[in-house]
Amino acid sequence: MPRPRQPRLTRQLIVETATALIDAEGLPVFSTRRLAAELGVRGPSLYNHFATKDEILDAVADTVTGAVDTSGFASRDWAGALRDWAWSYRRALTAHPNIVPYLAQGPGRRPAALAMADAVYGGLVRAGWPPARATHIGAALRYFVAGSALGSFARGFVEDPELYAAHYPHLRQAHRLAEHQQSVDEGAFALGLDALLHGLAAEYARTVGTVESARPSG
Amino acid sequence: MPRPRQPRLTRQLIVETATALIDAEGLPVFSTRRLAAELGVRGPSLYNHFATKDEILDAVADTVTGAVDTSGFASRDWAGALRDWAWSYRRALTAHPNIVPYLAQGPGRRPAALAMADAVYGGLVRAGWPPARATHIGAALRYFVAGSALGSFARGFVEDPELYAAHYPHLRQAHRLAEHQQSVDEGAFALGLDALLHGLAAEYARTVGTVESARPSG
DNA sequence: TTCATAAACTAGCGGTGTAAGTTTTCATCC
DNA sequence: GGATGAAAACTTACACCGCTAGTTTATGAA
Repeated sequence: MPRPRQPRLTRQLIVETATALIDAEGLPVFSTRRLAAELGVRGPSLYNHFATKDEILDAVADTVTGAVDTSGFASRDWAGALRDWAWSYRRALTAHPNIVPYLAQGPGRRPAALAMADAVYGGLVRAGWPPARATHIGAALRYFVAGSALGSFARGFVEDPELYAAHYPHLRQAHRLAEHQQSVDEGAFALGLDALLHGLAAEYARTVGTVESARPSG
Repeated sequence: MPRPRQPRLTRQLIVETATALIDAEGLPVFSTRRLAAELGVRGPSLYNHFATKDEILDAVADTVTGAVDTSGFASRDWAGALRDWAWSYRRALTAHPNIVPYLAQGPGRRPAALAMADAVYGGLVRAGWPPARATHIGAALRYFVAGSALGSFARGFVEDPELYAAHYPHLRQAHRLAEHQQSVDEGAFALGLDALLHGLAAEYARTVGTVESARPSG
């Protein structure tokens, strides 16, 4: 089959189909041939539009990251902006949990991920945090969000009561975690995020805030 | 080549070699044939000792998790125990960063991971935290530690100054992060952990602690 | 001594990413 | 309007992957 009158593939169509496929079936079984079949095409045809499989995954990952809202850093106080960002970040990742193991390794060269890091870091520095501190805060929150989206705590436990009853006295109810997965994971995230922000506010008051209030006019 | 006089493979030897191989070359290129070659054997021979590749990875992951120290929960106050545990957990994972993406998906059926979850949850409940809260706290800290070990914040940025200069005004120094990787990641972890524990202590004082101090004798 | 088991082997299946080269269509320029 | 070159599909093929099946032989127990 030669070149068709109307191109059957575009980068956007490939990325959308890949996202849907990964969402539905998971990363381990995602292959170029499988993706191509979904698009009504043979595997190698994808290489007219992407150089490698990883380039496709990068595009998927960046689309997911692109849904994260960092606008709070332009309008809110730093703590409120961090909170909004963290929740938005979490929502974006948990909407596509199967790509998270790939995405969580770092921003690499993905524009949306870099733009997000830029907005967060810039917002914190503007709020008065010392640059090194701003880096640490951005990293710490990324750790927390990525970790929460990656290893859904609740899903990580097997649904097998006998496994726990014998050897793990405190985990007798662990097999039930899966039932309440969403509320467990969200509750843990809410608790952890609140605690983190609480601690950061204390740190801000101790270091940055005192300077401001000691020299209110400049 | 038939059965040798002295078995050339044992589960332990396989796990040790696999760990070394993954540490040295990473998960993506880790294969059963490559591991077998390292052991002076053909690929399928491994299946006399493990049922699947994943079973080998589980054994590697559980060995790594086995190095985590949870003894603080038997001797220290809950906050100190959490801190010791988190640092020990982080040390164990960063010693073998390449296995973290596999390990971070959850404890599954791995004994060391389950024993760790059991110790943490039990310790928190014993300290007075309500069971649901104990679950959330354990999960939140696991998110944070796993996230920090998985996507080393610093390593996640490419060493290419030109990439940042053009489009990301606040990231002009980002290509330098790799130089200071360890101190950046450790600083971010220390800051985040302190903030988390600070926030949890406040929560404890607000909910659990007040009950205790309101009824000191009962 | 017999014999099941253990632990290695070889052969092979269906799948993987991707390189190479082919064919046909489309868009553009003389 | 015909020639030309790029684009976008194709087929073929390579080296590797996890794993199954069946084979061979040394071991250890009956």
